Amino acid sequence: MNDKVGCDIRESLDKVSSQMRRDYSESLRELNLHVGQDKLLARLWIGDGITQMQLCEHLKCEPPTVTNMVKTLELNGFIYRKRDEQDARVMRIYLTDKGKELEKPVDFKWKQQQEKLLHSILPEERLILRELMKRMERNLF
Amino acid sequence: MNDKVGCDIRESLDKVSSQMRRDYSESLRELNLHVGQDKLLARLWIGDGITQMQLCEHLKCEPPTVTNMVKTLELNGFIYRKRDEQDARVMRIYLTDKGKELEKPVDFKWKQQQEKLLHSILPEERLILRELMKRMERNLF
DNA sequence: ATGTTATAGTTAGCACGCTAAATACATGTT
DNA sequence: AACATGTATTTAGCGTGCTAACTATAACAT
Repeated sequence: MNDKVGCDIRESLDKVSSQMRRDYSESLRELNLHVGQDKLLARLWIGDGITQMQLCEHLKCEPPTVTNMVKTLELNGFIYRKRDEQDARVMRIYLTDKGKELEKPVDFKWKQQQEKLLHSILPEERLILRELMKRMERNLF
Repeated sequence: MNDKVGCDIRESLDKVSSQMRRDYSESLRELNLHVGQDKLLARLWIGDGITQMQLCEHLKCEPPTVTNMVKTLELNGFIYRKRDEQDARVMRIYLTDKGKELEKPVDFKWKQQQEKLLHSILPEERLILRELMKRMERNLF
């Protein structure tokens, strides 16, 4: 019986998360962004000039993924790359003005998503939910 | 402040779900399956001979996605396709023996995942969590 | 100085999942 | 019978994300 409960949660998690992704993807299309690119930019909005390895670590993805994302984002004029002067192996990633401009609109879309997700969840419940999510997160990493 | 809480949950959801996906993907590799293919097969284990449109609806994805997945699964010998005799437009999808054999191993992997996800969540908490997840799910569809 | 090992990033190739546009067949209308 | 509309699937092309294998540079050891 507990097993059944577990099963439902795993499945729910998948459904909710993939539906959120679909929704968000559609929402970002107006900004000419693909889902995932916003997270890379979000890291740069905190501070740019970081290396691709740092992006990998932050995005929890593999180097080839970052290579490709960075290539596309550069092609679309959101970022540019510069070789590090000390270490010729590393590439440092910087925001263009076009990339900087997206911060507010993306933040708005993200907040819209939050609201949609938690629409039917009361404040007290949100606290519990956050606790449980955080615990699951810690469990996995 | 509520806003901050919402933000955390949305972000946690993403992290947990993508880490689960990564884990599961690795786990399925031993069975020569990619993540996503298991869900298509799972629908066929309930009953095969269904159409691609029915698969679309069940998997909540678009027709081209199903076309490609079905193509790969057929190439790898897990399923086969047969044109419907009444309606020459529709393709009906059937399991091969190789496809049928995967039911138990995949079920096992899935249960492993559940356990990993809910490891630190107590039974009472699981009930609450399920309730909240279900409510979010209903919210989105 | 030379050879080994480690690190940063790229390339090739694959699967998922999408949109836009095409094809093929079915059904309804005139 | 001919035409329009609708439905099921496919093709082309793109982005995310992966693994395996490669290149280029750096750092360390003999």
